[in-house]
Amino acid sequence: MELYSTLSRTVEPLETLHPDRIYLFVCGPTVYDYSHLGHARTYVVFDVLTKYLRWTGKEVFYLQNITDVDDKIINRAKEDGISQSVLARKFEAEYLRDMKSLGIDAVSYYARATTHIPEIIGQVRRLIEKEVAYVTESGVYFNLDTFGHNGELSGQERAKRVSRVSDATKHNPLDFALWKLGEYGEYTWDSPWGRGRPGWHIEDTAISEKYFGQQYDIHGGGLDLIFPHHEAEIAQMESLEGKHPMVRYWLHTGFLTVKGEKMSKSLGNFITIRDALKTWNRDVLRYFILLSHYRSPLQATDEGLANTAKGLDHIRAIATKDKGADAEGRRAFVEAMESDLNTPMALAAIQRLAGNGDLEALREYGQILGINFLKETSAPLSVLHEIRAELRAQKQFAVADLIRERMVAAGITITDKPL
RNA sequence: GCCGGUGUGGCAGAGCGGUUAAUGCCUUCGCCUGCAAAGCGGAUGCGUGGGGGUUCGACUCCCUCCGCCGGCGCCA
Repeated sequence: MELYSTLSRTVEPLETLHPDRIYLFVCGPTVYDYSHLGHARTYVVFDVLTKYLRWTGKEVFYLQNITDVDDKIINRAKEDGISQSVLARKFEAEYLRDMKSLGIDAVSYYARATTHIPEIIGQVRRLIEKEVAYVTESGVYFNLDTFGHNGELSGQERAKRVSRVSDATKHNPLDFALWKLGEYGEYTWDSPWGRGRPGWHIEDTAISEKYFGQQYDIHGGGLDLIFPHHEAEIAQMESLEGKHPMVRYWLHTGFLTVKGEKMSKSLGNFITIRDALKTWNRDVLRYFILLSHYRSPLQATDEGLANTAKGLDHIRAIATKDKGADAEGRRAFVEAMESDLNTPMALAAIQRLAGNGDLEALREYGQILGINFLKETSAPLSVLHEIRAELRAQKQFAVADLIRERMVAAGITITDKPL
């Protein structure tokens, strides 16, 4: 398989550190609110990547962190008048529920920041011992001057950067926090430097080091995490162990856009996953997401989703008779997936497979993509269809058409046979 | 300002240094149908942002300009 890595800005063959075993880390959510379709995109993509790799026989350890200690959580908990842990546990559960409704189930292990405090403190301590971090009265900071590879991932030269986070005690305004001293309520821990809480970036490296070691294969996340978050992770981990690169394949998903703008909490233009699921089912949402390449921006519109739903119906409508294996279609699907997870191309292959009646492939590939391409029938629906058929046979068209009208309005597809 | 990305038909969105530029939706005609829908068959849609360059040949590679989007130290 070939994957595009942000680190090299090129598509490279996937060569893993261990044969047949892949370590994949994806930045998880900060659990202070409901997740939206932009998040859904990223997690669907990595769900599909993992399922595809497993389908090819690889063992994938897919690790995802849950950021449950953070400014946003502290502030939201204060606003809502509840404790940080109650808020975090609630939205962690909501997140997992959303993931489940989207059919995202490839993650091997979810790791909370708050259950890895000893590992985090351990890393901070080691970074201080390595003399790449220093302690001030406000916290512990990473000294970016000590790290030669800085800026490698984002292409940003540090001399040209401007820091927005000001803290007079930092040696350099660009240095970032590893440990923040102070009392932050419930989520405050004792450390060798005093009571406080972790900085943002340190949880990921503490968690990934614990489960994967100092070096691993793939790190994924949204495009917006490249800088500074992923740069900081690299600085922390590589300074600690000297292994370079910490991660060879950095995969970043493009934004879901609304009227050309990034879908985000701050712009208020977001649709939560559960709201979207009120109108569109998970097959449609996944199909919609996979219809574009994961690195391209994707326009979210009602029209687009409606078209997607029709397209999916079309596949189901034509994939009825099993005509055996379509070797060419199967090859096209696999080739597309091998080529930097080109799901739009893979879905074009799915169209062919449906047209050519390779139902087995549709079932198998549908599991990789998490989409059911085959028509489902349920008992209640079959009964209704039977009643309509009988009415039509008796030429009771008025009643038959009324039933049809109502069924279509309810989003149920009906296919009549000639009388 | 700096860095990164992106610009393909009515819409969404792929690909490729060289036959008619995927696929789906949309539009339209026919078949089918009790009528529709679905399906099947056909048709149409001034389409590769502008300008240079490399090349026998560029949508594809290079340069440049323009537009749009994002990041710039706690956004997937």
